[in-house]
Amino acid sequence: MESVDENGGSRLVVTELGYIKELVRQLDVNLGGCPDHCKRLAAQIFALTERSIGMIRSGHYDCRKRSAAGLDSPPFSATPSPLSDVSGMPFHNNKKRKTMEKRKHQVRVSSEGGGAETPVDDGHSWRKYGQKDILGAKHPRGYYRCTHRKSQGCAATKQVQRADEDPALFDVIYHGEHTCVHKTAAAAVQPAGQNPGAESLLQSLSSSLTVKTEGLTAAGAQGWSATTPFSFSSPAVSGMTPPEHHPFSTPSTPENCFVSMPTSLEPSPATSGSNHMCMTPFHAQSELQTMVSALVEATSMPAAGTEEAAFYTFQSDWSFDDSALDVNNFDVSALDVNNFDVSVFLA
DNA sequence: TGCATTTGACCCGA
DNA sequence: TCGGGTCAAATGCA
Repeated sequence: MESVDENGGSRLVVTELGYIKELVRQLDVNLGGCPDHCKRLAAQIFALTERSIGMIRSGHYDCRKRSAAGLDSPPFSATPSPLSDVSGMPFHNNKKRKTMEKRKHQVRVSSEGGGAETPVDDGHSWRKYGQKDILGAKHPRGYYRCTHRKSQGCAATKQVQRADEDPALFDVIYHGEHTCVHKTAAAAVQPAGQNPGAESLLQSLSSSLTVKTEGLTAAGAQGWSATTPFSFSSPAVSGMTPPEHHPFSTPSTPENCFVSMPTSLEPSPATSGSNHMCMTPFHAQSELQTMVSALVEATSMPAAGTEEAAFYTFQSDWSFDDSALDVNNFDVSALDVNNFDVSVFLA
């Protein structure tokens, strides 16, 4: 039985971020090219970002918690990249189980009102194809496959099971990757010229900001959890009115989040300065999503005086140190509107 | 009528 | 042999 510790969880999140990085890189390469391909890449970035957020918010770094929930199976396989198995993964129509060949990805999400029968929408369209009572589990497990399985051959499936200890939570195990065109996410990429807030959002990224943990020793950081506070500091943002989803705005649960925010956010006494706020890893991750959203929106912006879209460029340079996986520093630096770097430093 | 859900049966791996 | 994953017919719904 393989166990996944907190470091393993961090590694998995880092892996997810690496996926996003690769997709962003592909999107960068394809800017100005096929719009449909760009939209598809953007959709995949959305999906992976949402998933990463779910991973962090789910608290599944804690293998003890997972064990208590009866989730002893490893949340992910060691498959290196979803990009490598997005295509060419035949879905076996017979009843022969091929679970070991599929990429597994487990997250914990909450239901929308706490009492819903299904977790909140994850942005994909699913069709239920089975339900089974699981030995030792209070609630049955639902089996879903992508609605576009027939039309587009999408092999993505997921299993949804209500958590025993908290019926408001769902454990969702994803198998495979979506190869379908993601309508919901694609719709989020707004038509050119219809997103006036994107520019100011990008401008907001032109000011550097730093997100890092406080008071966490190397040993202490090993026990970081979903509620471990992050300090958030930034230089003064002058001459700019933050949009609703401005990264520097007061933390709140973004409306576009697909999982609820169980953690209350209160100012840290040590970081109560005007440009400081207490921040959880959830929000650090949320900032990344905000930037990715800005990227997607920017790629749909028309260049001045032309019909061309996507003249903004995005350059990412995420550095990961696999030898030390404690997340002590989470540094995000936005250099300028047209070209900004995102770096994640793992102490 | 088409699509989604339900549910019992089938199949396979451990 | 048992538990879990999938199939497919039956059923429900818009």
